[in-house]
Amino acid sequence: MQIPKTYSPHEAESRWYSYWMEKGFFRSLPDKNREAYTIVIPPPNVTGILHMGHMLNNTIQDVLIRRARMMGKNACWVPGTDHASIATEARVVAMLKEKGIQKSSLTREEFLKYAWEWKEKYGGIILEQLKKLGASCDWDRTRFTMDPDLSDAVRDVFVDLYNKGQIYRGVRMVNWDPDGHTAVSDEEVIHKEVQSKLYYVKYAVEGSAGEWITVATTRPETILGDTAVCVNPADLRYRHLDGKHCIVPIVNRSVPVIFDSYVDMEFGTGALKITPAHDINDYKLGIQHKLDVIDVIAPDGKMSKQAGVYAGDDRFAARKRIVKDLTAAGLLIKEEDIRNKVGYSERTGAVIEPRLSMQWFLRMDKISRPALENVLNGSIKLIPEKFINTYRHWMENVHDWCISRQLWWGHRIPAWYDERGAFVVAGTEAEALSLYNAAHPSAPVKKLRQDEDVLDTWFSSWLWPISVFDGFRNPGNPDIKYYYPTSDLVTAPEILFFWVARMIIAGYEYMKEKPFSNVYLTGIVRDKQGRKMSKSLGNSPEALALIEKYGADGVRVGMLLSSPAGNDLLFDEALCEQGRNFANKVWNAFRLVKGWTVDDSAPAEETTALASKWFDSRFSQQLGLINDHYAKYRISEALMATYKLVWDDFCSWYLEMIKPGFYGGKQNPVDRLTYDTAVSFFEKILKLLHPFMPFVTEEIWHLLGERAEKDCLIVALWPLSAEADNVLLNSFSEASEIITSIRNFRKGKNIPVKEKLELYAKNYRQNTFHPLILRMANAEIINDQRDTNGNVFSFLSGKAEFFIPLSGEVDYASERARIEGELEYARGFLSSVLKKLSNERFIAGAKPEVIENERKKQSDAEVKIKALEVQLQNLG
RNA sequence: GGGAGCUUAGCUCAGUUGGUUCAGAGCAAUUGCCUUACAAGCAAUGGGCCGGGGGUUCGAAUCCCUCAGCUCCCA
Repeated sequence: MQIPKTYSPHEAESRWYSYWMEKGFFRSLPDKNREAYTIVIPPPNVTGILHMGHMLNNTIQDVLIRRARMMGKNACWVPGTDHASIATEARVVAMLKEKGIQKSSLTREEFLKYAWEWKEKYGGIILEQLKKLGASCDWDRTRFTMDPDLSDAVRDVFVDLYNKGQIYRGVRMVNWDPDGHTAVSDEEVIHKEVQSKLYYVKYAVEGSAGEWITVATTRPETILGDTAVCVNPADLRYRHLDGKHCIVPIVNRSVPVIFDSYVDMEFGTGALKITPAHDINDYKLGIQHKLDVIDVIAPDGKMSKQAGVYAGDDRFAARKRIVKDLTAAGLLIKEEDIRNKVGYSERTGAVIEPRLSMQWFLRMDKISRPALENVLNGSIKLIPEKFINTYRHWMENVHDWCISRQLWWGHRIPAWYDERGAFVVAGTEAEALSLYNAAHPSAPVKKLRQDEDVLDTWFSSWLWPISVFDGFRNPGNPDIKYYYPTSDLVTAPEILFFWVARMIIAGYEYMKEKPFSNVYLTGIVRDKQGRKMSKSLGNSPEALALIEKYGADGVRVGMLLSSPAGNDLLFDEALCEQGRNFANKVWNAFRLVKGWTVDDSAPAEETTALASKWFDSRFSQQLGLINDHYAKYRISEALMATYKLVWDDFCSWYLEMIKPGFYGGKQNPVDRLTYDTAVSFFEKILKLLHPFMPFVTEEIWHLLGERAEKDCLIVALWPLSAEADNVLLNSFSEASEIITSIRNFRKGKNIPVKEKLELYAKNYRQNTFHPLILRMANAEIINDQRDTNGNVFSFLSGKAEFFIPLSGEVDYASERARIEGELEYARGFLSSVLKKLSNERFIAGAKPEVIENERKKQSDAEVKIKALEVQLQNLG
């Protein structure tokens, strides 16, 4: 059989993915005899496509789930998607617009029909893309946040929380997204620092002709809604204005001058215009000082009727126009450049307009308490721990959650109104009617109107770990009992509050139990310059194109190579290339082993037996390390340790040591024991590699030997830990040091590898791996106590000194320089050790083993110095 | 304005309880090699005042203070 020199992933990937699916290896059902290991996927936006963040996030989940499966656990990874109200509705609106259809011309039902069509058409794409990445989700459990059962859960939870008095309705200042035409929560506002202008505007003081008070503002268009001017009571400049009024420019409205210590005397002129309808702080002052509220900006971001002649202007156009008018009226004193923070909508990118409106809120103070406590007491672990501080800070200052959205796509709020606006909250219209009529026996009605708004998408995804197992409609069912609480959650820190905190809240509220034990927070994938990847920057590689180019295994390794938990990943395609090269390396190791012929009658060689003994111990040692990395969720370190074990130890050392030589132009056969041992080691390293590189490893697993139908690597058992022989491992590192020194010598002297070297050794206690040294260095070692002189190259390893007679010209100068350099270092080292040892306070203060260690360092250094001095003398 | 974190080799990062298993890894670089598994490779080599300054200690990348720069979160 001709095995290709390079591994080509495409065919193997689709073949093995469907084989795994066919055999049901991803499927999980409750099984009392096995421990459950469960992950619920952070549901991606149903209309989204796979991006780098998803790849990182889902690769980590797949690594965890595959390893858990190999550890013999009942691994269950629940996939699904999220309906993403604002984003999806915006896209449907845009799609309709292209067809020449205005959303406003459609009824709710007509619009939703289009939206569902859109969802059916594009909704499955991202999940299909996850399959390309190798994600071993239990696809039979795929859920969508708007599935009927999940929707029922959302509705029931709303009704329940309302009945418990946790949900209320009220007029509040909300973050209004004028493009999305909806309120958004505090968490959905991104504050960015931008270059703005600060305008200084004169307001006439009423009743004292010629007197002005100057206010500074970044938002002159809101002047039209001003209902006061506020100064600090401690500000002497304005104290005489107590009880006075001033005239708002343009609208010529008389408003009071009020005093409040909220005003920063240093900022601008120390006089602040107050617009309670359009600024959260002004709103609060307005309540305290009982100010009028004049709303001059409409929901679409255009000036409202109250804005008079500016009505209908876009708010930013109105700003320009007002500045022009103020200038014309001689009321604008100056413009100043400043940097200030402006809020943008996370979903549409529009500048957020603080706006008063009637919304639904969830009280957060009480309900969030267990969620805070159980993270602080370690019942739920955040990885890395640094996020606990952030989490605590947020939870301790949590605001009520605005849960209503002025959209159609989503879960419609189960509140029902009569014609005058009185309402009841109930799961169905029938229940609502009976509730209403019971409450209003004197005036029963037959029809109620349901709230037009839908709930925040997070109000459904916060129930995800419970609702995917049908824990609301069907509490105590076998799935929820078996899989809840889930094990690990893998997500981005950006949604720690949006989602993670709220899932924890919902978990304690409805299950009296945490939703998951560990939260692994990944970093954000950035480009090489550290910029966040985004469509607008065009700096994000196309995920599927990467898989096409480097193979899924290569990309997975590339994503993980440099992504410690919580640290941002500066993505570079070179990492995927490294991953691809690694897959190819493993492939070629397979080619080597597969190419051997086995001779059952051949005796085992001493060298190969030694090599196996070493690798066995090395493997145990490294397996311990790798298991420890996993236990600490140090995934990229687990990968790196595996990478080095495979590449350096298995390929570069072990396989090179047992590789049969050539004889008469033909490769020698290997003996049965060596071959079988090599194959069993190979199987073990494939197991360690599998979570990272599922495809190439499964492929090799099957090519390495005949396998039964269900004997697949994906369900093979993780190797058992074993004790490593440290004495043996130390001997080997000595041996490898000697080999390296000899190779180095060869290189310096241009002696070909094929030419056998004779070298002499003094004080060399034969190393356990002596025969391997001879083989790997292609050398003969002769014990020789004679004093070396003149034409030798020599090096030290431990206490042993090796020297090689030189036939040609010796570069005495460079040899001398090398030895002198070493000597200098060793003497410096010795003197620092002696300094410590002669320090009485060190002897008194340090632990005995530390002192002992220093003594050993001293004697080692002394031996080394002496040997170097002799070498130097011998050079003449 | 409030809070959190970061700064170690050219790049990306490890570095637990202060002490040669403390200055490490991978990549990149340099130098030889197309050596019958692999040039997507092999063998070797060179890179660091551990951001600056001060302190505690017998001893500091590690603990404390301070300054500088960067990042994130919240308002």
